[in-house]
Amino acid sequence: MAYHHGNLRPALVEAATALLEERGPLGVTLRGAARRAGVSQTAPYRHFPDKGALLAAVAEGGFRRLGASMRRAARAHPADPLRALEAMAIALVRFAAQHGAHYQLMCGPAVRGRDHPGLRRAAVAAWELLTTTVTDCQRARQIRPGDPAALAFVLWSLVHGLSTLLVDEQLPAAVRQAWGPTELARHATEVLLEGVAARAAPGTAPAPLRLRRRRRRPARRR
Amino acid sequence: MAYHHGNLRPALVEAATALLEERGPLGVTLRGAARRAGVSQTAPYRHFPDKGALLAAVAEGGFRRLGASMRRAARAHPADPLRALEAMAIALVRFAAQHGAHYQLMCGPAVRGRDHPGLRRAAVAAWELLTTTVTDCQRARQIRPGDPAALAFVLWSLVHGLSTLLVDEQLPAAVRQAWGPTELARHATEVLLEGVAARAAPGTAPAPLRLRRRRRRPARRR
DNA sequence: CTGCAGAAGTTGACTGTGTCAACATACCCT
DNA sequence: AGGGTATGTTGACACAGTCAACTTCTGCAG
Repeated sequence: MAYHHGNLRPALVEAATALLEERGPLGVTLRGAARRAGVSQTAPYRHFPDKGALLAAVAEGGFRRLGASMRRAARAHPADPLRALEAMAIALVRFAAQHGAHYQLMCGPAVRGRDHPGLRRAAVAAWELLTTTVTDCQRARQIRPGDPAALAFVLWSLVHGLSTLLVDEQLPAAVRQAWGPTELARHATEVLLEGVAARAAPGTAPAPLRLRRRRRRPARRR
Repeated sequence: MAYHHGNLRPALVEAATALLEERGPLGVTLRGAARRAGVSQTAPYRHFPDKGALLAAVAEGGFRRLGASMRRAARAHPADPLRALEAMAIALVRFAAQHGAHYQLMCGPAVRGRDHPGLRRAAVAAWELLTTTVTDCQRARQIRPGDPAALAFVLWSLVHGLSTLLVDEQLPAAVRQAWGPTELARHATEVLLEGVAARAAPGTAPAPLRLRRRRRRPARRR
């Protein structure tokens, strides 16, 4: 073992990420990450000014992975921006459901994005993915005209809210057990698309509001 | 000063709440609350099994206040369930914006509702407020028919997501500075109501998507 | 009125955490 | 070859949550 680790910074981020996934947001500790990287308690301070900076790096990695997921989902529908938008929304909710602790860290109070430009950039990039796709939909006349930011932030709020409710297990048990993240996300975007108001002309009303039951019930993790 | 405080439990909840509002969710500490209540470090253990239980009590108080706000808002529109629903949504977002730290605690990972029946009840009560009002709207033919829970959870996701984005300062600066919580909430519910899809018949399309600028810019708190 | 059992509060200690100051070592460039 | 600097280490401090053992008060049975 060399005195110098040689690659400590990424190793610490990786260790902290592992800790995050194993023990949740409160289980991430500077000393723990250092131990896991086989290095002494204060070694991290050569690479991060404080614990928050390490957490920010972890969160930034999460945003990058999230952005990649969303981009991949959108690429599956190159000719149909609306489908692409839906796919991105679903990808986000699935990401949150799958990496709950990571999502909590990314959005929680532990990291103030303001103080970490890299994190800020990664988060903004994800946001802009949504906004530009909304603009594409407007150009394709699939979404009504208007300030795209004013529309995108509603969609963003919706999927983000759904994600946090899922992660924090705050949805009613009946809802949570009946449908999986994918169904919930698809349903939510469809509702947002068609609106919730009762229509005067019943002929133009959307299909009756109904969710398909999920096929499998995934194991709950502690 | 009596040896016995006489009223410690509520005093501790109050002290922790004050700490929460002054120093944020990470600034709440068992010892700090005890100090503030003029009592020794371990006195809280006579009333709460651990720190989480104290936090849960604080969060429960938050849910109760939130519920009261929403009920008050709804009462202003006894004859119009849809307006009542909108008022409740606005009340929730305003509550979150005004008591950011409290909202974070209520929804964050620090308290697992599962372990605290009282907290669980208070949260469910707020949720049911929304659901029943959705049902009222359906009865009044203001909202399209369908499983009310499947509609309510979308609305819930939307306002909750908007609230957390506001609290965590994750909305784009342009959005955040141009509009206040009330305008954002009103806008979001209107968009959800009318939907986002481009309508085939332009005559029935809703008013052009536009937000009114806010009148005053409230001071930002650290 | 008198005790006394138990509720309510205190002291002291243990472990674990974030962080700092002072010191040690290895790498790199001249 | 040698010094400067980036990188790690040791030791220490304050503060956090929590436990065990002790003290004080309160209410109630006799």
